[in-house]
Formats: sequence, structure tokens, C-alpha cells
Amino acid sequence: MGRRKIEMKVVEDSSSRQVTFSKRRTGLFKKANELATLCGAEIAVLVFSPGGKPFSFGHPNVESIADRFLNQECPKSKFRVSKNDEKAGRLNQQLEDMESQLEAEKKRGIVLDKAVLKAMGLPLKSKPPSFRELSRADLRKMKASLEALRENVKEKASEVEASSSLLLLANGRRD
Amino acid sequence: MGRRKIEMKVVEDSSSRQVTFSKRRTGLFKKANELATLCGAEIAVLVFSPGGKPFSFGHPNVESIADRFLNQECPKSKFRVSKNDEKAGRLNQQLEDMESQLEAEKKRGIVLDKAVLKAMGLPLKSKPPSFRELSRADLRKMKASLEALRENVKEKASEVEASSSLLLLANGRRD
DNA sequence: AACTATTTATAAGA
DNA sequence: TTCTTATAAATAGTT
Repeated sequence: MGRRKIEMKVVEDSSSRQVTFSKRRTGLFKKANELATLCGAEIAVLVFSPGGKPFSFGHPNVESIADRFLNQECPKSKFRVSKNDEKAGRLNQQLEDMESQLEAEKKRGIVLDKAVLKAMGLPLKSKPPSFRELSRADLRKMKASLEALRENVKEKASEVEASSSLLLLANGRRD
Repeated sequence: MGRRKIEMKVVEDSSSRQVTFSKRRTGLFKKANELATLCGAEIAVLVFSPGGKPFSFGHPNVESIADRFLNQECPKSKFRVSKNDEKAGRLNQQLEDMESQLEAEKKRGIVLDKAVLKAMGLPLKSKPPSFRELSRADLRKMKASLEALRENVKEKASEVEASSSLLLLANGRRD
């Protein structure tokens, strides 16, 4: 869909192929997100680049959907996931997703610093605690906070655009 | 992409939603197929309709890809790992992913900016800390705050309610 | 299922 | 590489 129609065969030029892969992968994920949003469907998209690098999109998340699919489609398949380390793997996966989003936000110019962490009720320590020590408890705590917040917000939804809402928040907070 | 632009929210009318689901699911699978064909990528798309009916597209097949994805190991040390680390590449690729998705979201009019920080009652620092210096726990917390804010955006919350919620979150959390 | 009027996605180009 | 732009595609509302 561009300046020209292209043949549906592998793009020979390595560089062009990389660009195409990146663009189309983004587009595919966007489409998946729209389908999930518009229809309330649950979707997981898993992609392995020619180089073997994994990419994924999931609504609400990849793991539950992929797991659900595998278990229902082939209950007694040879493709059995080793359950023993599954939980740790998923947790790590979630972490990566979060980190990814944060990095994205940062690039967009949305700056969050340690002050935010403090505001969220979790003061930084000179020595950051290990992942295993705080992950579950923190996740649970933050989740609870978010649920509460979400509920408050939903109760009084209006037509106000978020951007202006946020700006108002900034002003109301006394500049 | 049709006679009119539609809001990115769940299609209320059941019949229309069904049609939309069917059309877009087809389109999504087509896009996935094109990506696989043009770039030689391996792709699996798993979809559960609102009614729970499973649909899938896989190149070369769903099972191997889903299984492979669920079983991947995840790096768990530094945020950014050296390039020669295979797993690091994967993480960094995911970062790019999320950046793209967030960029798309931004273009749709969902905007979060520095006002957010002020809204949370905290002054911006001239120079945000490097992500390399933050622990995974830190990143998680920051991500959580972003999610909360993003939810506000999506829900188009009222100014007052959002304001009080956020301020509550900013000031009330002590646990 | 077809059919358009439009909106999107995106192949090239800057 | 990031941003534009000309076109190809996808698709919302209709028939």
C-alpha cells in the first residue's frame, strides 16, 4: 500500500526487508489491538523475525491466550509446555513488557523520575531491592491501587479529553 | 476505513460487532500472511471471539510458534544487555515494539505529558535518571502509574474525579 | 455478499 | 533514520 503495488513474495533486499518487517509488524499489532478493542475479543500475535527474534502483542496478554489455545486445541499434544518454570517465565515476560512500555514513554518525552515512585508510596532505596524480593508484593499492591483508581474514574466518566484533564490536574496542583 | 471514521471502543450493536469482528479478523489474518510471506517471518495469530470461539492463523503453524514462545527463557539482569547477548536482542526488539504501539496510540489523540508529573504533585527534574540506573522494581512502579493515567485517558474521566483520584494516589499511598 | 466512499496502511522518497 | 507523500488496501455504512 504505497507508491507501488508489490509482489507477494519475499523481499530480496535485506535492508528493505527489514524496513518492511518493522513497518508491517507495527501495523499488524495495531490491527490486532483494534480488533480486540472494537469487538472485545482476546488476541495474541506471536512473531519470530527471520533472525529468530520474538515479538508479540497480546490482549489482555499473550501468555494466557497462547496457553489457553494450546490446551484446548491439542490437550494431549506432544507440544507440552514444561509447567515447572512457567510461572517464573511469565513473570519475567510481564516485566519485559513493562520495561518496554516505559522505554517507549521515555522516548516520547514523557518523563517519569524517582519522584513519581515516591508519590506512588514506594520510596527508592539507595540499593534497589532485587526483583524477586519485591516483585509479587509490589505488583499486587500497584494493581490494587490501579483498580481503585480505575473504579473512581469510571464512576464519573465525561466527555472531557484526557489531555485537557491532565493539564487541569497540573494546574490544580498549584504551579 | 470506510464511509466514516469510527470510535475505537467496543461496537455496541451486537450484529454490527459480529460483522466487524468477521471482517477485521479476515483482514488481520491476511496481514499476518503478507508479513510472513514478504519477510519470511514465522507468525501465529490466536483469536478468541467474545463468545469464546477460537480462530487462528499460523505460518508455518500455530502450535510450534506458540509453544516456542511460551518456553522462551527471559533475561533478568540488566535493563539493557550487551548486544552480543542473544536474549538481549530479544528484549530490545520488544522495546521497539512497544514504542511503535505507543506512538500509534499517541497519534490517535491519547496524550500523556509532563503535566502528569505535576498532577501527581511532583516537580520535574531537569534531568531524569538513566534507565540503566533503575531497578526492575522501579520500572514496574513507574509502569503502573503510567497505566493508571492511560486508563484515565481512555475512560475520558471527568476532570474533578480524575483529579481527586490522582491526587489521592499521589498523596495517600503509604503502604 | 456486493458495493463505494473514506479512512488507513504503507512503499518510496526526502 | 525519521518524516513526507503518493497509492494501494482495508473497511464502515449501504444496497
